[in-house]
Amino acid sequence: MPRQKRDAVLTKSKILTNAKLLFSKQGYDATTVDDIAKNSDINKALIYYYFKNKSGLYSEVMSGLFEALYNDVMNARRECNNTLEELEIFISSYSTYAHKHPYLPSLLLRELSDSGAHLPEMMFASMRKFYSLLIDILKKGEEEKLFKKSIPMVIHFMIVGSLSLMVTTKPLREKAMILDENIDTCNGCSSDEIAKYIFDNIKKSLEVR
Amino acid sequence: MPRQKRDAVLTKSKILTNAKLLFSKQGYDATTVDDIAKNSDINKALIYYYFKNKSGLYSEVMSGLFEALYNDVMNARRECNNTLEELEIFISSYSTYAHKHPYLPSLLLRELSDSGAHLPEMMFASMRKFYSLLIDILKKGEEEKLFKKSIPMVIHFMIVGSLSLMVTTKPLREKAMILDENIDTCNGCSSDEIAKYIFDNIKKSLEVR
Amino acid sequence: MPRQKRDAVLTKSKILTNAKLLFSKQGYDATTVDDIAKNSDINKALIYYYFKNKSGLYSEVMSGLFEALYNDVMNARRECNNTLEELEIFISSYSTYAHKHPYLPSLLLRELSDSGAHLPEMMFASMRKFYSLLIDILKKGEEEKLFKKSIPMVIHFMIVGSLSLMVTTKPLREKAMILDENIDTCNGCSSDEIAKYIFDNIKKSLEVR
Amino acid sequence: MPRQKRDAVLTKSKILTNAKLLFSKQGYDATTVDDIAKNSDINKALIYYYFKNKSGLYSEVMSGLFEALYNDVMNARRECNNTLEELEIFISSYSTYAHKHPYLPSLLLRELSDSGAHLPEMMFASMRKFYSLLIDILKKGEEEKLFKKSIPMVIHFMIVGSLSLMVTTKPLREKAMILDENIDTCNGCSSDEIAKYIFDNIKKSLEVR
DNA sequence: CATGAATGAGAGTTCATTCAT
DNA sequence: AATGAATGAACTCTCATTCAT
Repeated sequence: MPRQKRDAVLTKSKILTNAKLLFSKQGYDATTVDDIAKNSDINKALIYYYFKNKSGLYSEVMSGLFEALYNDVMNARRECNNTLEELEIFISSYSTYAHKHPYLPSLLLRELSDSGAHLPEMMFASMRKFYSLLIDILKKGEEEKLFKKSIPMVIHFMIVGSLSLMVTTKPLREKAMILDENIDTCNGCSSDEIAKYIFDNIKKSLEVR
Repeated sequence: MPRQKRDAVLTKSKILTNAKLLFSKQGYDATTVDDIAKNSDINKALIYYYFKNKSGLYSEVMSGLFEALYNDVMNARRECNNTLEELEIFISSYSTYAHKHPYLPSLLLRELSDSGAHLPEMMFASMRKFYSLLIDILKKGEEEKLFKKSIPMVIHFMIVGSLSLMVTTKPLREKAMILDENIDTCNGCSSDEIAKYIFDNIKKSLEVR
Repeated sequence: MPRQKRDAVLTKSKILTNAKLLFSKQGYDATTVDDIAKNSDINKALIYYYFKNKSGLYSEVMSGLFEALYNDVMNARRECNNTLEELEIFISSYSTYAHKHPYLPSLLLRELSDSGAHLPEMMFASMRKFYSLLIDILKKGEEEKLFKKSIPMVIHFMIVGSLSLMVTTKPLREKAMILDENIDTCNGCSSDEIAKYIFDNIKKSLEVR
Repeated sequence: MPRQKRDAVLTKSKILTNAKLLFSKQGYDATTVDDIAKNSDINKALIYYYFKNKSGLYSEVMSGLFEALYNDVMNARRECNNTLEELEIFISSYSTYAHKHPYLPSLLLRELSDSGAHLPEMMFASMRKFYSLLIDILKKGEEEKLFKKSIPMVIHFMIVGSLSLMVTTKPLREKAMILDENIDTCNGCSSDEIAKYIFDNIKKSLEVR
């Protein structure tokens, strides 16, 4: 497998990787196409050769992330025996994914915080698809008299919001703790702990007692 | 002489008001100093006369927002009779404030999504102060054997995250509903309903049964 | 009259002058905003401060030229005693103007040769206004049984086309003569001669004999 | 082997055809090499394989056009019985050619409007050759006491200018008519009508009465 | 206190052209 | 003969910021 000088696949993935990194670190506007090109060690025009434009590149980055997340959740779900477990898996898969690819929560929060200003249709669809998963689980639980009637959108945001914030604020929370020892920012918490704790809370909220 | 002074105050506040509005509606990057000047009906250079620069103006806007929020919560808290009520008030005050000033949640999520890269110290302090309020309530509840031991940071993000997302995603949720009727995005929910629902959920999570 | 450093009127006219020059010499596309800025000895951004954009600048340049031409013709026309004279004046005014401001014929031909691709509405109106003048003259001549029925558009192009081409091709015609002495390119013809000759020809075409 | 050769010829002509089309429709600057490649259904680099560069391609296109025009006129001329007819044929051939290949007048005016800045020698020669035809006719007519002494260059431009402008401004004239019904732009005139009318006018200008 | 004029740096994008295969 | 990948230079336009009055 001779790694050629001109390897389209490699080049394109280099661009995507660096774009993902920079977009999530600095946001859409603050990231320049020049930045991405320089980091990828390629000519700027190549980006326009492979992608329609900056927003097209962004779109592909985001869709890629959501697609992978969706697949992760779906795969994990296959091994579930009951609805409660499905809920747990939903939460823990997102947590695992978000910790492994911290770009996602960052980009997600950013995008949601300005009402999807840069949100291309494709990505919008991915997000809806992911949310549908939770709706399914909640509905199933209701039908099984396991969960009481809930507001899925809020549940979704309680889960995704808290997990995402825990990931993106990690450095900030460390800093806060240094400044004031009395403030507990759950600094040492592991991703599993957090996911478990959130699941427990959500379970209590939903359970028919 | 006193006239000029009064004008100055007025001008400065006009700038701050419009900056707040535009920053929240469009985000930091997408808002230009020209925009703010035009909306404030003043000359662009004046902004540099009153504020160090764009990011200085942004800081002042943010600090003002957090200060007001903090005051709102503190005022409401005074009329509480017990800890549970305090928790309810904490949640509902934030909700009310966030719905009334939708810039705050938007700015908050944005800042938190990149670990507060642009977060000025002043603002950082305001946020910590606000979080301390919740820590107090939770601790008090624990001591009263009302609440079980919790992870305050996560509780905080479950509350603030979900409320903030509900506010910032409003247009997005409407759009999603139009595209796919089967997806319930809690489109018609009132701010009070949402706050109440979140409080109920958090209560169930914390309660010692 | 102290010539100030920051004289808006002067700056704007400097820009317009240089734009006129460059647009006519190189055409719209080949002329860069940088060129104009450099030639005008000002910062590029100033052009966008005074004009909406490149095409807006172009528009103002063209309108200015046509407006001046129109005024010239109208003024000269006032001293006419009869329709034939009016026709003569129409031709000679255009000739004079075109020789004095060689940008006009050049820009005109260029614009007409690509069906007004860059032709903004305003300029389009100016051209129509100018053409209306000829229509008037021809109609009047017809009513006076002086001219026979004609096709004004063609007459217009015979006049304006030939005059414009004589102006814009001057260097080319010189070159052609040097290369081949046997080819007469009317090299030494004065602008008055040319105008007179064209008038004579058109007159013969129109006259009722 | 012969197959390849045939392909090469075909490919080259495909490029030339599409280049001609696009250059005339959009002008030199607005036409990209990419455009030409895409329309010709070949790889962009091939254009550089067959032609020196964009401007070289342009030259070849132009020369081809003039050569064909020249041949058309020469062929038509063969069937003429007298000088007046020759003049008529000169005009009508150009008209026919220009209407059939509307790129020619467009390119011609463009080139002449900036004194042939990009005009390659080859094309320059073609133009001179074409003009020589008219000179011949006029001289012959003079010798036959049919025409009076004229200024051939101006006659040439009256003919070629008006015809070319009638062709290139067709869309523009339609638009003008829609905007203002009172302005007659000879919208419905056929190419033959126009040629005939111009011939009549020129005849009157030249005739010895 | 307030303004219009001016600037420099840089952003996104396009395009003619060349390289490697 | 033909192609996809790659490049560099340039172009239009924007914007935070400062100057002169």
